[in-house]
Amino acid sequence: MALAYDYKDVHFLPTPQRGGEPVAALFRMGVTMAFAKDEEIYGQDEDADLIYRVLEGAVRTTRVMADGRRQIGDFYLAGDIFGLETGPRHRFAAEAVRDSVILVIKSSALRSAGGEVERLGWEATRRELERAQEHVLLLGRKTACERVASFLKDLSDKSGGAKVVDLPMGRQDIADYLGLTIETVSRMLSQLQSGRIVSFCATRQFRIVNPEALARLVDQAH
Amino acid sequence: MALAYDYKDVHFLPTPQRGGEPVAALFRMGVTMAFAKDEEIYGQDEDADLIYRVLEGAVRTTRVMADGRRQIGDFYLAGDIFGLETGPRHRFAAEAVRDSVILVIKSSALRSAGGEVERLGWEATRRELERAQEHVLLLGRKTACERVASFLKDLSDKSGGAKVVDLPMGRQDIADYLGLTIETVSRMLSQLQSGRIVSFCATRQFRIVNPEALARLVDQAH
DNA sequence: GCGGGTCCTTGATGCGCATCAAGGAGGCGC
DNA sequence: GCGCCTCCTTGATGCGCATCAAGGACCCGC
Repeated sequence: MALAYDYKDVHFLPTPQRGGEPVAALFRMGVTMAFAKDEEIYGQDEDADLIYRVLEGAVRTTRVMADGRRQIGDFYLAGDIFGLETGPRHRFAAEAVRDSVILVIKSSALRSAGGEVERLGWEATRRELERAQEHVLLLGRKTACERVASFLKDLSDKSGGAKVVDLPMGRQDIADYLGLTIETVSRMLSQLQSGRIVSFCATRQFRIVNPEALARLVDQAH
Repeated sequence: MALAYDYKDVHFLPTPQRGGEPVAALFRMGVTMAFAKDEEIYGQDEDADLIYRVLEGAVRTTRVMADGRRQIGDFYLAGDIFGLETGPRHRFAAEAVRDSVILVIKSSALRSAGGEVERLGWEATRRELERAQEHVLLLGRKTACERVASFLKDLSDKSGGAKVVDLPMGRQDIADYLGLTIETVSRMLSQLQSGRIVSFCATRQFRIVNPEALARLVDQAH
């Protein structure tokens, strides 16, 4: 998990060669930046003229209410694109969940790049919207247990079917994503574990023991 | 509230002339359709190759879980565009909240129409995403009272500052949008009224009596 | 190893909203 | 008007999750 770059000194580096995937062209024009754990990548209400891609680490988008209540919009892991989730200004801030390396490009460059690239931006926005809609269903109509189960399954799916999945974020972040408290998240995790549905080998690493039972908790949604 | 068209007989009509606004070009190619109250416009998991615009009436997007729990994604009033909120398939169904007239066009036509029109589709998707994110904050971190207050203010803002705002939807729809029960919605409305913040002249018509107090309930969010 | 920090878990209690239940208001056909 | 339906409101009770509180696990520097 050690960083390849020290973010204090080396904020601007040549873009690594990552050709071959369809978004490659889009990101040839960017620069890489490193961010320390909990460092802000952009702020709430800042101009939204850049878009971002996680190269290493993990990112959360957050919105804080006047009295301190916090909601996390989404998490982004290596390969994910973020920052285009808004109009002219960001509605959520973005922060590094842990030390991370981020590729940054001007979205105006993207808009003027023409057909193919522009369509990729739209597609990414649609995926964001789809995730936000799943999130709405989760927050509006799922129980605490279902929310935590959905979260673990989602993370597992993202990890491409790895046996052992690790949680890049702490319990408080999970709670603020799921609209719960840290204590409830902890209790539900214990409950899922004692029900032999998942198993934690470490605080931030788990395996899915009973995929069917997990799916049953999640897929109450048609 | 009477419909100009009978949906049984006249599903396809020439597109009305609505030039002058920027989306006009986009919608010249569509056809209009009429839908009765509670009629389905498209279903959950159907192909998403059309996009829609409300000409008259109101529309809700809904998602129903296996055990009947229902979440409303959003409401759309006259002038609003909907149906592009997804990938290849719709994640939510769309239904007429009351008798409505809808303009329908092929989204493939939109995609191949080139630069300007395509950008409009992207912009609309971004607005959808922005609303979904507000919805996430509301569902994740707001109290019942704040949710209802936010809903009324949002509706009032949409009505372009009209003195008297009407609610096209029933209490159950509001509840399913706000992640509450119908009883709680009703109680919060009564509470807001007895607190002299809003005033209901009819079950489905209200005025904002104390805009500052309403804003205070809503804008706890920075 | 040891101290002190952060993060996490577990238990006890309370509150906000759901649930259960009943009655009121408005709309529509006749 | 009158009956009947659907929709809405209000009250009583209960439960799920929040809150309050304490202690345990892990990590890091030394």
